[in-house]
Amino acid sequence: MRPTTKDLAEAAGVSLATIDRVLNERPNVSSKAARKVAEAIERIGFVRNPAAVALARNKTYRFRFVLPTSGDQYLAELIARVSEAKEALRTDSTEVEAEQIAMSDPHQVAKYLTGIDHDAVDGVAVMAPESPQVRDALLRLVERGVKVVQFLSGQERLESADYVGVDNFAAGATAGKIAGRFIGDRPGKIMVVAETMMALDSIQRRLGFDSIINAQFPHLVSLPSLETYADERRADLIIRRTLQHNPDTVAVYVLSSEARGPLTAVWNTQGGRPLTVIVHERTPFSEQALMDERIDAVIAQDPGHAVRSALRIMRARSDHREPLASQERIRIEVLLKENIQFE
Amino acid sequence: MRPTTKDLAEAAGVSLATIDRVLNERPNVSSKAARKVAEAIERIGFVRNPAAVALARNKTYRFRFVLPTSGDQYLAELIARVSEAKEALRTDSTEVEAEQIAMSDPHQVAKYLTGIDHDAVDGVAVMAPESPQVRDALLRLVERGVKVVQFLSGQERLESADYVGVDNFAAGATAGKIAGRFIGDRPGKIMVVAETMMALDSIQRRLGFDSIINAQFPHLVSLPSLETYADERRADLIIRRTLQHNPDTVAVYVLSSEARGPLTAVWNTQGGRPLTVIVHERTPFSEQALMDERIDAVIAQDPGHAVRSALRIMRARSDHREPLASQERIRIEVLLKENIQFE
DNA sequence: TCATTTTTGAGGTACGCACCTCAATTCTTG
DNA sequence: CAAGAATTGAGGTGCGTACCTCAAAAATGA
Repeated sequence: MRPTTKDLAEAAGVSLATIDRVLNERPNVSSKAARKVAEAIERIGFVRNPAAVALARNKTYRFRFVLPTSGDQYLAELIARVSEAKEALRTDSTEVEAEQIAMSDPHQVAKYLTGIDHDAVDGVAVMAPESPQVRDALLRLVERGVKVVQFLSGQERLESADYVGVDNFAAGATAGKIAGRFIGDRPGKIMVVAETMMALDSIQRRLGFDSIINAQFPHLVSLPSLETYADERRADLIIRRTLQHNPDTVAVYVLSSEARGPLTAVWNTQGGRPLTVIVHERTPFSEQALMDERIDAVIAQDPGHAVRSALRIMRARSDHREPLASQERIRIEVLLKENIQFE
Repeated sequence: MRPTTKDLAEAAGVSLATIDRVLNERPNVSSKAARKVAEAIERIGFVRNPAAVALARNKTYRFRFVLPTSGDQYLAELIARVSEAKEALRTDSTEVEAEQIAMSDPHQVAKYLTGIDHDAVDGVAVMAPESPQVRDALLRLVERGVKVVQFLSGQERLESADYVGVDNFAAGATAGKIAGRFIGDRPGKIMVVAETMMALDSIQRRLGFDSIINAQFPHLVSLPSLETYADERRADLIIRRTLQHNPDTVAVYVLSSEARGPLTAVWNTQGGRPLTVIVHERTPFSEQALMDERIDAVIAQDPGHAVRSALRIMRARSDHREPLASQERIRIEVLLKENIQFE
């Protein structure tokens, strides 16, 4: 039979009260007693029964996702996954909510984050563009005991918070490798399109992409990043112009998670000329285009996995446990028509 | 506050005893009472507290992985992952064990499986080559109430069991697409190597691979499968001969999870001639070769994910719950030097 | 209608731990 | 050595559910 606290008390030669004090880090425990207990735990292999703990504590965990208001498809997918998790976790006394806030003004974001208080929320997963204000606000959150996860976002890594998401340099490099190898020996130019190059994510992907193209595919030239600023008209204009100025364009790489606008512009301009197309993130649009063979590959990070991972991490941190690293690493997926799986 | 069984009893206008009978499917409940309870559950949104259930039942789950004795690296990795999960689940009153048995004789395997009894084990994840005997034994296990998972294995799908693993036809197709696009326009032959083509997995991968090569890359020809029978000498011989007879070989595709033998033979024979190499499964060997750029791509299924998924499924089935499908789908991963991640 | 069967309710115990109180004991420190 | 502080132990309650027993009530059948 699995040892209980009672067995542990006996083994350590102390009372249940002392066991309780040690296990729950309450004050007034002599180092001698602490040592005896620690030793006994090792010796008899005591492990707390999490079900009993959960029941006795009768605590409900409260986690919040803070996401941009932007309406792109990837975000919609993300929100759907949060809802899914919310349902699945109702069972486990865990409340999950997603809050969408405008990310344009860092001060506003920081203010929102600062307004979150320790006993309203146990953990927060934040997806917000890099800014010193937000960074500070996150640090203050951590100090107040809220478990913070930097979620698929462009902050520089905080020491005191966990990160969930891929290495964007590697993701860009992967895109570069796929692009280079798919294009083959034909020399030419690669058009690179982003919503904005202000975002850290975009910069890192671009750097990763270029590092591979330059080193391994010298016959290819990647053009300067085109920034659409999420403006359809602007996107259409600059893309059209770029394609006309560069008739030897052989590939398009869309850095941002929203590829629909840029690619529509490309396809409108570009007649039947074959073009290798690489985008980021699986969305209904990129899925469809992959199936139609208008996109050659999608570099993706699974949003469902990301959401669950963030939740597991916040949960583990709340319980003062270490998350299982190997499970929480988000993979850089390469999706082709052949390995994309539905349902 | 979250409603308890007591609240539920009140809401349904019945006693706790009746609630207990309904929730735990005990006999002697009138359909009227059952309806009242079901309605009340809906109305007040009652959800059983799993922690309390676990505590009261005080049940320990016992799951077993049945794996081949074969010593290839992928299997070793798999076993390491099982051990990891075993440790992680000790906490949750869940015992996990891995048993390795010889798979050469289907009768022996079937006998072993038949010997497993319902109250020694709650669930079994079986990785065994296709055979009618094994199939029957699995069916009988299911009938006896053991939750069975077909694990990364070549059985035809059983209706009454879950499957964890990738669609091998799609995996082969993915390999085909990567091979075709990586090779480029250069015409030539593709050498296909397998341990044995008796295994269903291999057959399906081969079919998937050929379907893509034939349809999309008509300038490429995939040669008949070479079977090594896990014999180094034999592998060396047939591979050497094939390469000599086909100097226009441009790529090698290794179907099996053990690529070391075949590729060593290839590299010994093949001087500096550039060859596109695609293999299955991430192992220390394929990892290293990918980093050294001697392998171009690895088509993989994450063993850690597979193990955890099998465990979650067995757990869910034991609790009469439906597993969360989106979480349990094993992805066909495409690993390149750029997106392989360590640690 | 009466005997039998089925259904229901009341109440208790157990699961392993958290958290609380109060008194007893041991350690400090001057 | 005394007074105060720190540490320890004993004991109890509650978390929400499972599982058990026994008696009472209701439904069923002849």
